[in-house]
Amino acid sequence: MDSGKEKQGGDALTPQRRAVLRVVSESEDHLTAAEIFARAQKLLPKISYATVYNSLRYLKETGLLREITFGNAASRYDRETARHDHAICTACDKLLDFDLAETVGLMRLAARRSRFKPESIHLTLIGLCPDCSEKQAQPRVRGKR
Amino acid sequence: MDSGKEKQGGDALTPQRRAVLRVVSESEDHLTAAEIFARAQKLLPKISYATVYNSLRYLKETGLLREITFGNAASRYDRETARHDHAICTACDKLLDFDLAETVGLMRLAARRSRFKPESIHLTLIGLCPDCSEKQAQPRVRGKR
DNA sequence: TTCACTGCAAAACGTTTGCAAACAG
DNA sequence: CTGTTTGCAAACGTTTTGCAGTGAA
Repeated sequence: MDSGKEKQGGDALTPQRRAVLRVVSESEDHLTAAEIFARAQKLLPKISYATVYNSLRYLKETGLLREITFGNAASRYDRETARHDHAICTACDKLLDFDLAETVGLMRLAARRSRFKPESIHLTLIGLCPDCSEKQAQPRVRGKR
Repeated sequence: MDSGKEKQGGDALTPQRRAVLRVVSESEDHLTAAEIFARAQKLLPKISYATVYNSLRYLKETGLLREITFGNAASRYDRETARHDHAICTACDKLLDFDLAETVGLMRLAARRSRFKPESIHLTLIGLCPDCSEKQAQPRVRGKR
């Protein structure tokens, strides 16, 4: 939104928060807090786990990144903040972002059916990613790989 | 659908497992493990928390009930085992089941787009339930327009 | 000074596991 | 007997919190 100073409480974007944001932004994958902590330590050796969590919360609240949860696994963090869908591989846990225009239409249908006032919609495809799917389709010698 | 006998190891449906299943089946809501434990204790005073979890896992694996996860909150358990969608209220945490025929179509689209081999699809509407929506729609005193 | 943020450790949560005793076949 | 399940407590992984210390306005 406004691009000037974020003077609403304190430092806003501290070095730690910047480091966390950078780690998430520069990763192709969707990292967990533990992974972010490990990488942030390379940038700021003294950063603590708690600060990583606090930073993630801050960045989430200010809309600079997004938290993805699935099942009881650790949360992952996504640099893509626009609405989108996810696919998760049941074999290797790979998480893929994609975007279907139709999902928003489904949100309206879902809202009508449930009578909820819609705010957002989460669509997650569960299945096998191309790599794992291929491996499984051609069972070779006793899972050696 | 699935066959009759569950003869794959031992007792299969023990009194504890039956009690847990009954608690979930008889509830209108989607209970957490803690709530299930509390109610199961009324049926079987000596049942332990661990047994509730073990039973839930067993019942989940045999398809007699279903686990619902959202965010970092505790899992809830659903007696409805057929595929369906969920709506969750951001104000009161109410969880509603519903079923949109269109969701399965979206699964195919999502699979094509992501190139995943689809297994299932999770659709969750986030928003305000009718009750909370109504409360919020009428700003009490303070007629700010 | 004030006030938010950091870092450390400990707590809090939900969930799982190790193990001995109980139980079914 | 063998194998499974139970109950208890302790362990686990993730996330949050309490609090003293730091640093910027």
